[in-house]
Amino acid sequence: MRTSQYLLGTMKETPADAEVISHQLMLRAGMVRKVASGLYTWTPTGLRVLRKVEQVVREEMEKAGAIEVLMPMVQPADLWEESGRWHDYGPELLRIKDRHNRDFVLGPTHEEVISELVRKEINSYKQLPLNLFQIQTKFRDEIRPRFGVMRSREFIMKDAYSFHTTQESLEDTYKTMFDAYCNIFNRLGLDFRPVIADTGSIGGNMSHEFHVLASSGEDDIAFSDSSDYAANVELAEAVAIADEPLAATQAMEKIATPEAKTIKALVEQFDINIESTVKTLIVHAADTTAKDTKAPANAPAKLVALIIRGDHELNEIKAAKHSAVASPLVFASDEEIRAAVGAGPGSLGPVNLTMPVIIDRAVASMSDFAAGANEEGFHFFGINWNRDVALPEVADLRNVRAGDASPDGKGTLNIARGIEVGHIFQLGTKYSEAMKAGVLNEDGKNQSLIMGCYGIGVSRIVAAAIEQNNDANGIIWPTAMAPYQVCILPMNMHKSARVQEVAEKLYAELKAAGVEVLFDDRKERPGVMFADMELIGIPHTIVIGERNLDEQAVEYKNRRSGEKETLKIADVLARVQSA
RNA sequence: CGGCGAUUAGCGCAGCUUGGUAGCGCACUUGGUUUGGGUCCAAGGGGUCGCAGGUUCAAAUCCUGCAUCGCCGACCA
Repeated sequence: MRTSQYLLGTMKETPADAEVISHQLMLRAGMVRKVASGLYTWTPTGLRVLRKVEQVVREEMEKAGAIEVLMPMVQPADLWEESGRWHDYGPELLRIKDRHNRDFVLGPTHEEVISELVRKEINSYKQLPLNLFQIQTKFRDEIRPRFGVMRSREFIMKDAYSFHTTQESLEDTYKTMFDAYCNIFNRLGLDFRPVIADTGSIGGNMSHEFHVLASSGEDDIAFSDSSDYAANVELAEAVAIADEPLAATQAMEKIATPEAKTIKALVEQFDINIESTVKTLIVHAADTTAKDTKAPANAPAKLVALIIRGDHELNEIKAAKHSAVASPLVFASDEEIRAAVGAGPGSLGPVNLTMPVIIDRAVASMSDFAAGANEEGFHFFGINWNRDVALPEVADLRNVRAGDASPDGKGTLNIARGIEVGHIFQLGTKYSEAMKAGVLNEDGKNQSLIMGCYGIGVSRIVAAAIEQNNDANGIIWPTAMAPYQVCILPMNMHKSARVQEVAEKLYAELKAAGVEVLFDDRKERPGVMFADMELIGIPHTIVIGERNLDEQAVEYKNRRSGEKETLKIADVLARVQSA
């Protein structure tokens, strides 16, 4: 491609609304343009990269035995009513009507459509297992699209769905997909980690997310420093710090703490360790247990107290999963707390608290600790379980932190930010039962299909790769993703017939050899050309100038290493192909 | 959905407090100059100042409403 006939669209300045580096560089390098919030046009350079990712994904999926299909983006509401998600999905599902006033949705995912296909096409266990995938545009009406194509409303996803009659078969395919995903991300040159993930509302017994490690990621990943254990922090188990509390050494005493409304203030004013304090958080109780509470009759909502150590953070997902706690988690308001306890947040604690209490594992092993007295402006110091207050129910309620013991017993945890680029899970029969997708098994009996589902955020990978591969001059593409492998930069071509001749010849030679080459034939100054090609991130640059032509040589420059070497013109093709 | 902020040329911004009919840098066009890392000089083109009302002799500027975009939070497969 000649730049003079191309839509380059590079920019020197960064648009003000681009926050993360990948978004800034994608705009500056002329890869995408925003059409509306969360909606982007892929311009030529960006589209080439997107196609590269798609192709790697497609090849590895096929290698792993999956077969490609293409399902519609617009889907009839009937199918969603059948699965129950027409009502369950919420406002992220964009619902539209056609001219006949019939309901449709813009597909955020395709379980319904694929189940519908398979229940018609598959009648016998002999046709299984089957793994179908597509690379398709999805639409999720995100509340807050951000970071460019990293979290957009319309995006490209590879989704695959496998169908089985036995759990063993599902597990086989799941393992195959796990390996295929590792191959894909390795081929794309990404630094990634598979992590144990939430099976969530979808159920099933196994799920992994694949995260590209990057500081701009939206998820926190906990991983062991000495084993393969890795999990989303939302899920990572916080193991008990000690089995038994130390023996009590202090008597419990009530202290006036009128100025200590926060843990921080308490710690500073009374010179105590934050590890010897606890936080008491009041949340709404689940309806099923509400009848048993002793909350005052006039309290509108039944409440539960959750207690964690002063320096720990509540994990809201873990808390909401507890059977006594309302899901989703709802924090009690100031008024609710005062009505129930008689004191406000900042003076709460386990002693004399008249509501169910659940304490974190770390809290269970504390002794001589401080907590609010449930009386405005007072705290108890030197509290000990059993002696001063009965030990409440213990649960895992907190977020793990760097330095915590790994739940698998090997090593300690580190925490890193990750961008979720893939997610695989074993669905089970949730959709096949709802959608009545079954086959006759070997015994001649009808059986619901067991499903697996495997997603990759194709467009998100482009952004994630840039997050990991950039410098002050722009993008540094991994070879597999580069829009062009080589660029030819002729110095002052319009003044030198020799330079032009060599450039044209080299361009033709590389093209003929199947190398993706961008020939910068603009009448631009060298600095402009260098800057643009580095911004776009093309791995290999060939500089042609009078300087080297007497020796029949040109200069080669590597984008990633920055290393330069002088090459004979005849050796350029081999050099580029060997890289 | 709540809080905060923004909206002036393709991009980045100033002007608004104190009302007088719009400017800077980059980009673009033309001429010259320069030519191995975003040259320099000169001359140009381009804006219903987000939209709709209101106040005023006069509104980018003051007031009201709306829209869009963004940030924080909440939410979320």
